[in-house]
Amino acid sequence: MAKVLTDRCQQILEAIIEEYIATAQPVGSKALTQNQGIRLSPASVRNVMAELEELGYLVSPHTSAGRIPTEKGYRFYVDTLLRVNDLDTRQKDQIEMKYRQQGLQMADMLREASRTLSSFSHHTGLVMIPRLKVTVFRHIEFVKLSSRQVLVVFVTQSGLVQNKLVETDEELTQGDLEQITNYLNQTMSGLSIQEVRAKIVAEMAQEKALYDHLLRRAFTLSSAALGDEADGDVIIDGTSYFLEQPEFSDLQQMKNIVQAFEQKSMLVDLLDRGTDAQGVQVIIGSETQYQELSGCSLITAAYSGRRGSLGTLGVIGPNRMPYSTIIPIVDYTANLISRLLDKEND
Amino acid sequence: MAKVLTDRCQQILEAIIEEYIATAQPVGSKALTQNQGIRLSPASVRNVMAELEELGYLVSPHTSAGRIPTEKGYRFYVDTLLRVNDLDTRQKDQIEMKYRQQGLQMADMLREASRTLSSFSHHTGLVMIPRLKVTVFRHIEFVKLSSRQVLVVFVTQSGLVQNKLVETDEELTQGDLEQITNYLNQTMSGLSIQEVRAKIVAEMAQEKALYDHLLRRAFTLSSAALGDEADGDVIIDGTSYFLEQPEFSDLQQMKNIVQAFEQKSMLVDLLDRGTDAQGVQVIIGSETQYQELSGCSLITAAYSGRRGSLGTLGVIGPNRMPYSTIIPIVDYTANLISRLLDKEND
DNA sequence: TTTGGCACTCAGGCAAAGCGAGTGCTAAAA
DNA sequence: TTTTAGCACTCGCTTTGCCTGAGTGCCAAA
Repeated sequence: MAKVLTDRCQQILEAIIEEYIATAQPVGSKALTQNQGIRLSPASVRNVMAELEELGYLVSPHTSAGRIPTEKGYRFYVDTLLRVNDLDTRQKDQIEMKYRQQGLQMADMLREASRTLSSFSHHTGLVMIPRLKVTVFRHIEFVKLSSRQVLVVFVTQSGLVQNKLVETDEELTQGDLEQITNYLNQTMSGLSIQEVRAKIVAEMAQEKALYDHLLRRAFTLSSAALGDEADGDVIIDGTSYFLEQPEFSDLQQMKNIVQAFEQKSMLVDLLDRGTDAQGVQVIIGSETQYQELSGCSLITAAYSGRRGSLGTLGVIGPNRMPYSTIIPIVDYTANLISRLLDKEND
Repeated sequence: MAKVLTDRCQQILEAIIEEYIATAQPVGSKALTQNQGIRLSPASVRNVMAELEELGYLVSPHTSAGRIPTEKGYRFYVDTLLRVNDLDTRQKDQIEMKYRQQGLQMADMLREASRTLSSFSHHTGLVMIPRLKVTVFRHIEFVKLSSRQVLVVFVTQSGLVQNKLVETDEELTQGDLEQITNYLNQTMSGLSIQEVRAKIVAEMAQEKALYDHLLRRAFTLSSAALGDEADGDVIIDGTSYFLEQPEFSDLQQMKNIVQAFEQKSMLVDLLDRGTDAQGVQVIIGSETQYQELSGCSLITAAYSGRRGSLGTLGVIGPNRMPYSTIIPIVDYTANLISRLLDKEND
């Protein structure tokens, strides 16, 4: 098990995977010696390939075809063989250009990120909206719309605006609302939502009797607004790139994938996994643990604001993705978004 | 050209179209006399079919296959042959149930509508968000986030909330903002956005000198917020139903459609066309005038609030859609949404 | 006007054949 | 000991040809 691959094995494995990524065709010994820079005879390559198959890095779909990488093969490639180049300045500029227009709100920025990830990678771009619970309270505002309807507008430190209509069972005056607004903005500012929630619960439990009617209202209203979080949304762009992939010409599988995209919950889960990680993460095939996404891989990276990790973005495509070019794109985009978010909030 | 089809022709055309809608297979003369209730011999049917082909209502993909309807055929079917049944009460209840949970904001309701349309029709559901310019001003609120940043929250009569971050080139106090808020809410309430815009332009031009500094700010801020409208959005649900349609097994066309969906502009245009129409509209195939959507048809209906038409919703699918069952679903949903929107805004 | 009959057409399915890319193994060369 | 050339073999893909059957158009009889 702990068998170490010789240099030559690694070199050939790398060549096979890169050839397969480029062509989507099973790779034979001859193709390798011609196209890739392997200075061995086909026969020698065959020996090595047989060994790699034995070890589980390759499979052949049938006897008289070349080899294709297994998930184990991709994993090894990503973990130890892959060298990622930095983006050159031109590409960086091109990406950065997309965010140049001013007045972008956070939501616009994330949408743009998804679009950019997709168009630069030629695969499907994913951006997870920050979860409410990791965001930081910045401002809350109550707007009275009608006698019983209050609109709660809530702004996070990172600039995300969320609003929710709350029905009250008792009429509140505009003055009441202002008082509530002021109180909450003073006490809660700068706390994370988790802390805010904890504080609300604590204060309501602890000093029940002391608090006046109004304050209780304040807490009820705000917890209604912060509670039900239209949370865990994912912005998807470039689904149509999937349709170009020869490995998904099977309509049934294609349908599974599109349905998974519409449902989003799987993607949320997968992106969630990368939230607290440093740098770029790669999830390959069955590592997703979703039957529906078999054959799909993700390249993800977390983006963060001043106060730590906010969410995750990335690219999803077939296992056979050009990791070496997409990883730096994802990496750079995550950093760029983090940087822009920081700048926004002075 | 003004040739009127005999009753028998019409009857057979109807039978053919319904058979084709059900089976997706070219319909032959024999199938008709067996499955559908045609009391003629296959030979007679053949004569009629030949005539219908002559007139352009049918084509045969090749000599030894049955006939399939042309767009002209579908158009005739929809215009004159189709009898739509009302939904029975059970179905109505099932649909209505989806909106039962309270506290739904307008945006949630429209999302639910798209989902419901899709799942009840087994095709792709579309809902156009109301265009800003047809909505009615209800409330505007300015929230100071930092020294130069103001969040503008704008609520339409129908309950749609829109927010925009505006950078000011000059600091405004919270007091200033309150004054502005009050002024705008008093003067603009109940006007359509078009009227609001007009009013702003008029007042700024007319009484330039008279207005104080603050008021000018008010107009600048609000027109910034109302101007750039994140407008013309469409909520799409159930794209994956497209993948089930045998007529789109051609991957290239499938890709065109998915791309069109991602881009949305075509759908916006198509839905826009139905905004001012009464009742259900049907757009068949090339009537969309989009190459990319060839073979696709739409069934749409406008929904409206108290002040008239707001937007359009509908279903998109292959030409071969079960119009008789989907039309009432679209119709009922549009009416239901209109009713719910009215109720919301007391 | 309708219907039964008949010859004709043509797509789709199936089997056989040939092709060719690729393999594993063996024995010779380095 | 490692590498390479050679060779027999495998097997999916494509082509070819054939057959079947659904469907047609037309004609003549009812």
